[in-house]
Amino acid sequence: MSQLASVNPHVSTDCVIFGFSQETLRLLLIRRSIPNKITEIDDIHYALPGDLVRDDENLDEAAKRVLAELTGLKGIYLEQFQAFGDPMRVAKQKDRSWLKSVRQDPDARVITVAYMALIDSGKVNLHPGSFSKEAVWVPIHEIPELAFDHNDIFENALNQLREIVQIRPIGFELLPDKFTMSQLQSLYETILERDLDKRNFRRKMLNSGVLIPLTEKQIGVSNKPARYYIFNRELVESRGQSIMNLRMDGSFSLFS
Amino acid sequence: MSQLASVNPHVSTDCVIFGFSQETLRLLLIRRSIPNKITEIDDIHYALPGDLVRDDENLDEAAKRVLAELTGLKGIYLEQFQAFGDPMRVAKQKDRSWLKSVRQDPDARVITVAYMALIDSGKVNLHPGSFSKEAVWVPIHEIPELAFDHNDIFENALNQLREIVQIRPIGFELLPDKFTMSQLQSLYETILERDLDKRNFRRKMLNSGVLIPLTEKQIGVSNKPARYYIFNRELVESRGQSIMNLRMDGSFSLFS
DNA sequence: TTCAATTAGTGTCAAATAAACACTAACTAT
DNA sequence: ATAGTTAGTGTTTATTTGACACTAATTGAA
Repeated sequence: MSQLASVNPHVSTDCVIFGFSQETLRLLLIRRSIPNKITEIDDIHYALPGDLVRDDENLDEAAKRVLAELTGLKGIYLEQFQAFGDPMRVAKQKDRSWLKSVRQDPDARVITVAYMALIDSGKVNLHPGSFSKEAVWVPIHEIPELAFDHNDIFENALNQLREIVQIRPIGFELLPDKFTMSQLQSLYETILERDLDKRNFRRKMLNSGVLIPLTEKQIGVSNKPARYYIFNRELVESRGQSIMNLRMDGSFSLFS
Repeated sequence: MSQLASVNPHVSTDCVIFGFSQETLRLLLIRRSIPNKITEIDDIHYALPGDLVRDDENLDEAAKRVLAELTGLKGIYLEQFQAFGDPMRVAKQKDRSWLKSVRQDPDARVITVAYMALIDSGKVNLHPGSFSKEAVWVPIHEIPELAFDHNDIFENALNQLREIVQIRPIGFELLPDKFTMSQLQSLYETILERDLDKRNFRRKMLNSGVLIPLTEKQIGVSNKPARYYIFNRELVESRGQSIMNLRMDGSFSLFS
């Protein structure tokens, strides 16, 4: 029973993995060097991490596997957000030659199920370069041309992220376990690309109940040390994936 | 070039088609009679409408095709909402025997991309029974056991619908072009399964700007005739798929 | 040891929105 | 004429939002 026999050549998952460091939202991309016989200079090729789905795993498991292989981490925030299946999505010449080098069935039409992952980039230890293939964090405003329709997938993920951070309490997933209110605000400002009022932000976050304040404070900073908070995961999970929202009590209502 | 050669045996779309009639939210299901050699009574088999994706169409097109073949309608509201790919999703015995009778490759693992459609059920003219296969509107609280993982898909769609009607102005898609405020309210009450305050509902809808009042009123009703409204599609589309929301001016904001 | 620099942390007021609530208007059928 | 039915309308109160500026705590440099 070969490994290759157990994958579905028509379905893949790709992961749009967001991280946050140095006040910048970043994407974890795969960078490949591909020998080019004509120029004799390697082509550099960026892509979203992804893989074909195996016959014995479901879509979520496939995405988790991709994520775990790349980062060594489990249990990180992962959400399916869209399937992409344009017939021409694997038709670019550059992509085709790469496919021929790695796929048993390089001409197969491949539908991909895209996932969004949010990750504390400080937790990631990038296995540096299993030769010709390495993972790099790239600021979202410096994303190069990617393989296949991955630029399109990324744009969709980013839009989705901007909507859902306003609806569900997921910003935390991008921060360390302990974080300060200012870090959280800075994260939101980065994602939404606009300034937020400090006092209103704090009030809203605290009243929403999703933050648990610690007594611990920053040490060694050359200014007033900030209090640390942790994310109230139980509360949020007990609400289901209910809408974190606009109402101070965490409820949501369009109508009375 | 055969028809069969041009489908992807590993990817399908299924459509969760919602309609609204007689104050009830309904689903459009396929009902098949399958001869049972043992009992000699046909097995009845319900399923979401769906089909394999063809090699020359993208996922949206496949879903539109399924919808058009079933209802004769084009341009109806359709939204991809989730891909389902559990390895065991096509493994039930009952489903397998059906697959064997219609699929070239009945053992293929099939991932399905599920779509949600919202439709004015009054516009649908169900092509009555191309023998052994017919479409029926079933109230959402009377959904029988469905094929494959279709019950699961339906539940997901219903939850999704309940969330998005509160965020985006899509209720209209389930009503005739012209509708009264009471019809609209009744629709929302049905979807959300709770009563809404009439005056607050009207105020909110009118202030949101998504309704255009007509001078035309009901005729022939034995009570005060209600004014008709139409949906301001241009306004909503010009806002992008922006969040219809909580704010009277149609804007949305979690933070100041 | 003082002070300059830096970031943390706090409260109030006005404007907007939400929620609760009951009666009159217009039509048909009897 | 009237009974029955659904449409349509405003006000008041409570809650939430948004705008806004100063003091507190720490480090590092003078």
